[in-house]
Amino acid sequence: MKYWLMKSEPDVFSFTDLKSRPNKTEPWNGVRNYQARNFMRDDMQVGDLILFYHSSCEIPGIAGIAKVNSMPYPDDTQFNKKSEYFDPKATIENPRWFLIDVAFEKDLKRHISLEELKGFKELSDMRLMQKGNRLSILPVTKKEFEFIIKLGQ
DNA sequence: GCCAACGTTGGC
DNA sequence: GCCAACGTTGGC
Repeated sequence: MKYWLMKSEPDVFSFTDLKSRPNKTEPWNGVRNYQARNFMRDDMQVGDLILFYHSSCEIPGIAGIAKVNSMPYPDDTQFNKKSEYFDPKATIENPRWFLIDVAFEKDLKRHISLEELKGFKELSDMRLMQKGNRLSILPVTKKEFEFIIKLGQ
């Protein structure tokens, strides 16, 4: 069992949007960064837990808990010429981009802001805290994950 | 809207 | 294979 943090802009797709999906699950398409892809393709396992993070919004922070809900498979949008995520170099035989499905796991009692997280020395090594970090998918340690869960209970 | 960080692209 | 130019991310 591994732990992750996945960023999403709430104006585009929020934790509430995930929870509102018919099966409370969503293909995490549109990732076009190799490191983030590799995490999904190579390291994630069904059942891994995810801190669902809201970025580029008024109060960036952890919005809820999700989970990895599928094995990795090719991101359909790379083959779709009409998609903003279309990749002319990807083929069905040799897909370049992979994703997993993300599903709602549980609510936290409150949103935990980035500002608050920054105040805990227990979390000072989190990659999220490091300046210039732009990766949309980050590994989280068990300790960090459990510490944050406690804050939200 | 600004700007630092940093990944990607493409000419050489 | 180097590296300048460019584009994107994301907090502020």
